[in-house]
Amino acid sequence: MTTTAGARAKPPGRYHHGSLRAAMLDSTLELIDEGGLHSVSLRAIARRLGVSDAALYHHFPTKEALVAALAADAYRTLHAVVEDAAASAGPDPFDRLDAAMRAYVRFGLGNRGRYRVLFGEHALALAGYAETAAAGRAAYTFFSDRVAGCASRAGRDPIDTTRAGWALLHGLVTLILEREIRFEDDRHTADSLLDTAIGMFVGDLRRTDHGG
Amino acid sequence: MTTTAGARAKPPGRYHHGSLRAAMLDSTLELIDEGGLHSVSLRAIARRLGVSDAALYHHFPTKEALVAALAADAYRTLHAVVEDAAASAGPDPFDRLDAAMRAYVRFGLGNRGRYRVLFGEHALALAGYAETAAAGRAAYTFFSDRVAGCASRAGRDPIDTTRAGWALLHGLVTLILEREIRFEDDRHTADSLLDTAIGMFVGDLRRTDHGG
DNA sequence: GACCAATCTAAGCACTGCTAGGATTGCTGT
DNA sequence: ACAGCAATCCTAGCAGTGCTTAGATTGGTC
Repeated sequence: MTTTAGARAKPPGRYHHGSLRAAMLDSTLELIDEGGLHSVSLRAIARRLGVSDAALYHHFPTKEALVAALAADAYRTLHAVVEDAAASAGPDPFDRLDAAMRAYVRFGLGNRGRYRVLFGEHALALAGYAETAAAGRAAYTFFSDRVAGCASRAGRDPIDTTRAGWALLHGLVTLILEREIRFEDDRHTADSLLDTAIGMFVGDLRRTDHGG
Repeated sequence: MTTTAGARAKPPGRYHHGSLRAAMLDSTLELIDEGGLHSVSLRAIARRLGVSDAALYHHFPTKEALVAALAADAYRTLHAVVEDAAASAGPDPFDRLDAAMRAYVRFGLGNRGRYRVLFGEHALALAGYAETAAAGRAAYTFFSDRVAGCASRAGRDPIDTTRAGWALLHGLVTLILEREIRFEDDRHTADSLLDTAIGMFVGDLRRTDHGG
């Protein structure tokens, strides 16, 4: 949460905005939350902040760079959230994996804009930004280690198992966020779906646990 | 595959293109294959086809409508592909589900543009097009029935199990297509990943099969 | 208090989706 | 054969976009 709080329109008298950079990040996130990344325009951000659009280019050289900065921040938050969940889940590695996976999905569902930034169509382009890529690798490595610990004890290939688990989580988040999966009756909720999906995955690993 | 084959630039002498509608669909797909949907511009399509951009609007009222038509086609192809795979997998419902799931992923990996159209950021907007929505529902219903048959025999909730299975497949396809998952050594390939991921899912259902 | 770098603005380029209004063409009925 | 008409296409133009250039304003530093 690098940004300062709040709304950030420049007072009419002032020439300098004061915290344009932070305000840009805030506004971008709000616009992505609402209509996806293609509904973010730098000019719209400039209008909302009471600033000329050229001013924005003194803080980010390009729209892509703006998004990349947002993504680095989002990766760090995701990483922290998942790490905390795993840490407070007790010593059993399967319990920790279960908690980490649920935290991942919870982060995605509660941070639509951030998740879209991380894994939308342009994510490939963001790989070119060193800071963003490093934050992404760190988060992935943490998750990968959680899975690999369980996979090895279950006699499974750690890489493919990690990828399968990630795919499951990513599919859940994106399908729910983009309303491909809608929860319309109270017998089938996000929680019941997570119980089923993550339960199958972790349960399968736990069941074949050889202890080593 | 509604479109006629091939390249479709209008001969310089002619006033009428002849099959502009089909050529538009072809070109759109190619452009999405390369750079995602945001790199598709009607004007670029018009230039490539040797036609004024206004001509395009006599065939599709809007860029979104173009994409929706493409999506309806893609849904039908996906449905057919999955149905064929299930049908030729023998009588066992678990085998049929396994084959259907693999066919789904294979379709996605082999049809990057089509898959992006179906499940990209704008997919929500496509729900407003009756033909597209109907084709999508039909495909989902087929898959859902395949899963539900296995889930009920395994004593699992069919809706949540279907959703979990779909999420797994969708996650696999999108992460691979967008290069979040890259295959760099020959011990870990798309096939080995599918064996692990789909094997866990179907295997878990099969293992708890109560026969009813 | 002078200077300098950071910050902001105004004007403009090339691009986009989309809309009018008018031109060209090929199919239809007589 | 040919007139008429609907389908198809084009030119011109609107408002919006990302981004650049050149110049104005300001706050911090010596």
